[in-house]
Amino acid sequence: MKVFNTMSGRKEDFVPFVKNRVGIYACGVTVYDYCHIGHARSAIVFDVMVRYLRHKSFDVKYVRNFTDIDDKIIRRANEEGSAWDAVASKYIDEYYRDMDMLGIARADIEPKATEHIHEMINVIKALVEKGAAYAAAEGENSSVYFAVEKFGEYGKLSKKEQKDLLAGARVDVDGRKKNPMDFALWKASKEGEPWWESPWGKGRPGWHIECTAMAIKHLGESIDIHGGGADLIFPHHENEIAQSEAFTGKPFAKYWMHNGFITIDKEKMSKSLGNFFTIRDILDRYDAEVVRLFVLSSHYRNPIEFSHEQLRDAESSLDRVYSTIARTEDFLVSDVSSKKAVQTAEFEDFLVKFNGLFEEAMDDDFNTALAIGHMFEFVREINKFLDAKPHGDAAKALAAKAKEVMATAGGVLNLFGRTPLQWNVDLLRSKRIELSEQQIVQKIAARQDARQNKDWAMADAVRKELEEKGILLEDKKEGTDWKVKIA
RNA sequence: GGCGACGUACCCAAGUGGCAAGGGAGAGGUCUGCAAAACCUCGAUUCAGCGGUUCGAAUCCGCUCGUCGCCUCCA
Repeated sequence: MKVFNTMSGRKEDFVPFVKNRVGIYACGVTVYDYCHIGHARSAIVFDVMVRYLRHKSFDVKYVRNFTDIDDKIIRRANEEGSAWDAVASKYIDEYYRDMDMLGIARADIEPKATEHIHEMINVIKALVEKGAAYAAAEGENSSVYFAVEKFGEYGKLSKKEQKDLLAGARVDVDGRKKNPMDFALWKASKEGEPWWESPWGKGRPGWHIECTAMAIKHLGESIDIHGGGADLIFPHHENEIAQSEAFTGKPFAKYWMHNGFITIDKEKMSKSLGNFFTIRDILDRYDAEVVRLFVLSSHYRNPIEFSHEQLRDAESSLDRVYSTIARTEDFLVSDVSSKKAVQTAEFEDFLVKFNGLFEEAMDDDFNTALAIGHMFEFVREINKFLDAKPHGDAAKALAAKAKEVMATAGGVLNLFGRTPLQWNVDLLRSKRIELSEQQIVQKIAARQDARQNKDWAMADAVRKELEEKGILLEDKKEGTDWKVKIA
């Protein structure tokens, strides 16, 4: 396997510290608001990495944190007139609601910053003792800052020189810092803010220190993969490296992996620009699996331009897959015992080849876009095979095998896992179709009577009526199926 | 200003040295009571532009143009 390492700027062979075991830490979210589609991308991408590593029989321990104490949470609480921890708790619940819908599995450990204050204080204390950090009095309490110039490799992840950072000088001018680049490990508590007791008086942790403390606690001093959105490279991950490596003297992470942004009109989606769509906004109009397919159809490091057109394309693609699964299922329950078998060699060959193609794509830095491309080739091969009207038990066994292979690959991406009927029933909701499954089935039955009497005008009228409401009918030998019209 | 990424068909998107995957949209055909779905066929002599390296380049190097990101909280 190869993975792209932000540290080296290249794809590298993936060799974990301990054979067959992978520790992975992905930075989660600060829980002060609803998540947007960009957060969804990051969560989906790391979810798929973990699923694939497990598929490859790695013993994976996946940690994804919640930042549940921070300036933005406090500000939000003040705006809402609620307690800071109530805000955090509320948005953790909302996070789970969104991510569950998107089919993102829970991490093995989901630590919260506020549950690791003690660990953070220990790291900060050690850093002060080593001279890598210093306390600065702020009223009766003190803040603690990391002294960046004490860490010679500062900037190695983001490829920034300390002098260039200083030249930029967009950093806060803060008299208490010895160097403008220094960052807070511990913040002295201000009036009305939440606080914890510490060797420096009442205060609360800085942002970066939580990941150092929690990653080390749950995954050890050197972790295999550390990831998050590309916007975390600087300063967050750079600061984590400085703290962690100054603390342990060991490399903090072997592979740094960062996902690209979702853009709107080519600009990064962000709260400050106001150009974001929340996950729930999107899920109100599109099936969650459509969003997953949309995200995974591009390589995780590339930017994705968000648009409704793209989501609709993804919806059409997904519908194609479910249509094929439906055909396969029809075939499996049909009576094909008689007649001679058709030529199946070509399809068998593809079936044998497919897993290799899929894994080759995923082994190459989790190339889900290519892997999905192979899955669509697979779909076409299945359709071709079924179009040839195969007969016999061997053909059925092959179709069953195909379904299984497809389901296994789909499981890695957590795609294509529903029944075709469920896909269509769920579309009734996301497309706001004013018909229930039951009503549709009744209409089909009425039309079937008309068809039996060769009353084509009546049959066509029913079909037209349903189509106007967004339902397409497909007449087959065994009966008539319905599906939701995509467009 | 510093650092970095990207520019592939109508849209999206793989491909990083050996005849340009895949999806969506479109055109024609087969099948069908008519449809739908599916399948078949068609669609970039070409990969932003210009030079260079090479037997061979979308792929490597250089320059130009364009777009974006990070340098401040950010997935």
